[in-house]
Amino acid sequence: MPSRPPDITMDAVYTKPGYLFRRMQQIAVSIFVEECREFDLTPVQYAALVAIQTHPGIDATRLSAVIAFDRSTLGSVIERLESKGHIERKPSAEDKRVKLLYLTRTGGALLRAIMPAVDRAQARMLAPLKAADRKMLMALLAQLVDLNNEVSRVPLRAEDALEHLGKAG
Amino acid sequence: MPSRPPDITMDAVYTKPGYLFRRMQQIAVSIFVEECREFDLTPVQYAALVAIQTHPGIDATRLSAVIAFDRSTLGSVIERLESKGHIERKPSAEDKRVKLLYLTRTGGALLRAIMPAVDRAQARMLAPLKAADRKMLMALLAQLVDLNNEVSRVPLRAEDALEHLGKAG
DNA sequence: TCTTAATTGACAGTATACTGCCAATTTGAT
DNA sequence: ATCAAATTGGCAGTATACTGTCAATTAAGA
Repeated sequence: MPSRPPDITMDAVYTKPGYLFRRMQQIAVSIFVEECREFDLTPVQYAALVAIQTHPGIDATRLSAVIAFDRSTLGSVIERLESKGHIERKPSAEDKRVKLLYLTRTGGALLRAIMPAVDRAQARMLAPLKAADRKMLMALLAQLVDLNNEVSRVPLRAEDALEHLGKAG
Repeated sequence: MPSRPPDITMDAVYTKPGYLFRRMQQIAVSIFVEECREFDLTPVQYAALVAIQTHPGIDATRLSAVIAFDRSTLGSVIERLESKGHIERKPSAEDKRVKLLYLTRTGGALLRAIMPAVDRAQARMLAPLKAADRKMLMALLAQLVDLNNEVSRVPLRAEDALEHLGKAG
């Protein structure tokens, strides 16, 4: 036996879920940015804008729960959205710590305008698959993300996180 | 009609592939880091180490093609792996521009030692699904990533990228 | 050969993500 | 009422990712 094959091959990477998830995320972001180039909005900024429109007057901590972001990361995202004029930060009357987030008129207009591009991007990500496979993949992925929700640093808390806002419940 | 419902709900985010891919990536990295904490190695660093072991003497540009990384990102990854003593960078004799990458003994030992933890992490990511669903999800995802390969900035080039190294072909 | 192309590695700048820390503030327990 | 605990936003530091640029070097063409 002259030549010993390496203990590990690249299949130790390529076929594993971790690698495929990372790769797919790279591709998804790439497609999103490409389709939405004219609006100068990243996927994360888009999600934040939608959440702020859906929950006007939300604060940063609750926003992070609603879109499952890290709070530290969110700070800079909010700052960028504010400096672009898409959102406003107003101090709360009841709690001097919090700053409430609101969409501006231009932010709302941007959100309406960008929708078709976002839809195109989302469609392109799955385009190579057959319709039945697309459906199956999304169903399995939604299930897996939900069942693993508690794992990441910021689990998704969706609407229940908003009951202190006096808007729900 | 007193109260007009918002034009957009959070389903414009939650149910979309882009969001699910990002969320799943977050979760996968979180699990990997948790399982491999004692080895102080990130998913990206792990992939790079495996690729360097599989292709000793590879250069940074080809490495980026083999693991589908951005070359700019890879620079700092390599630097970190080198400063931890896991890899070595040696100047090439033929081409004064390139620096060839080799695993060190401690790098090889680390790779062998970390394997069980990596396997545990990969298993945990899919653990909430039934066996048949795991298989289905991986098959669909592998297919989708492959069919979208050309989209991202650094398409995966796998082994064909190495034919100039005088090792293959 | 000489000029142009392309390649390689490095760097600057921006944008997620995460860990961990901090001060100001609010809440809860006593 | 007061002190401890929790919350909020912010910051420093690290690690991917990407865009774009650059100098050194090599390869290719006229």
